[in-house]
Amino acid sequence: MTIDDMDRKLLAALQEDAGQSYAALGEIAGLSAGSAHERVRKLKAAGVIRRTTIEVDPAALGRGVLAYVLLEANAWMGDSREALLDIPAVDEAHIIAGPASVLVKVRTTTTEDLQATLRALHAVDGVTSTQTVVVLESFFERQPAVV
Amino acid sequence: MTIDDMDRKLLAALQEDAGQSYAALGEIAGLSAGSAHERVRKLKAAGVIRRTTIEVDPAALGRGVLAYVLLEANAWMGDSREALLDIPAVDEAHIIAGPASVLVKVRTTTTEDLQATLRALHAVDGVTSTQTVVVLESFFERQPAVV
DNA sequence: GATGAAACCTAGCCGGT
DNA sequence: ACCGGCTAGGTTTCATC
Repeated sequence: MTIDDMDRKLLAALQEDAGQSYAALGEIAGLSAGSAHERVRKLKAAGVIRRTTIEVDPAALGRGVLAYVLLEANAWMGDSREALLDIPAVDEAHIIAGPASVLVKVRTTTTEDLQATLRALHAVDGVTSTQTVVVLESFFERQPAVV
Repeated sequence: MTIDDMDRKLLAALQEDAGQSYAALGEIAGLSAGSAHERVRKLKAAGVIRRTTIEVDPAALGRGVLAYVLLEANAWMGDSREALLDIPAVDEAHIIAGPASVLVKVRTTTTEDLQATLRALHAVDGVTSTQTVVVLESFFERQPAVV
């Protein structure tokens, strides 16, 4: 799909507030409400917009401890996707180039919970060791910029 | 704020689809539409719900290269927040305990752009060295689970 | 704090340009 | 591909319990 400047304006506006009316969106992009509606529909159909969702404060849910864990594995971890999905504390999992095999982002309530999560990660098939980086303070976490 | 089980159901439903009606939300949580509306309003006012937004496919925006960068610094980087915010490729920045000082999440169009971003990170005040971990494949990226 | 109804507003579809 | 009007449905408010 070709994304032009109007689409980018619409995407940026929706990232800030997905609840605003198509009339307001049209004004931002220099379009009528109907046209804005049509473009957003196409962006959704093309998969550029995956879904509309809410941004929740993790600390309010009791998920104030953030850590990244490097998993070293002795086998290809391609089949470990589901095992990692089943650990609720794991928000992200990536196969990486470099010293370890998989990088995992973890949020827990307490450091004790973090310990329990590390045990769960150790139990995943193929994992031989973990290296944990605890976040002391987050400067910011934002969505991919619509350049 | 006290978050009970109904609130959690509402939050989980809104994470999946923030566009659904309050009537549907009420049905999920076992509430009337008006009550569902009232609870969501309070969750927003309390900051549990930060905002409603869209989830955009990074690759569709030409941000298909994902990497994590560890920044070693020779000084306290507390004042570097704005400098990192100004680099559009940087999606997250965290002060960490461990080998380096700051962990940064970066999305770029190409590996050449990644190089340019690394140069920009080197130029940030206090940064003495960088260590880059390139993501080969993302298993998943999801939002903090509402447990 | 929850409910149900009533007024207002918006989304979503239409044909026309 | 954009625009304007129409209609059903949803949001939002209010009185009530």
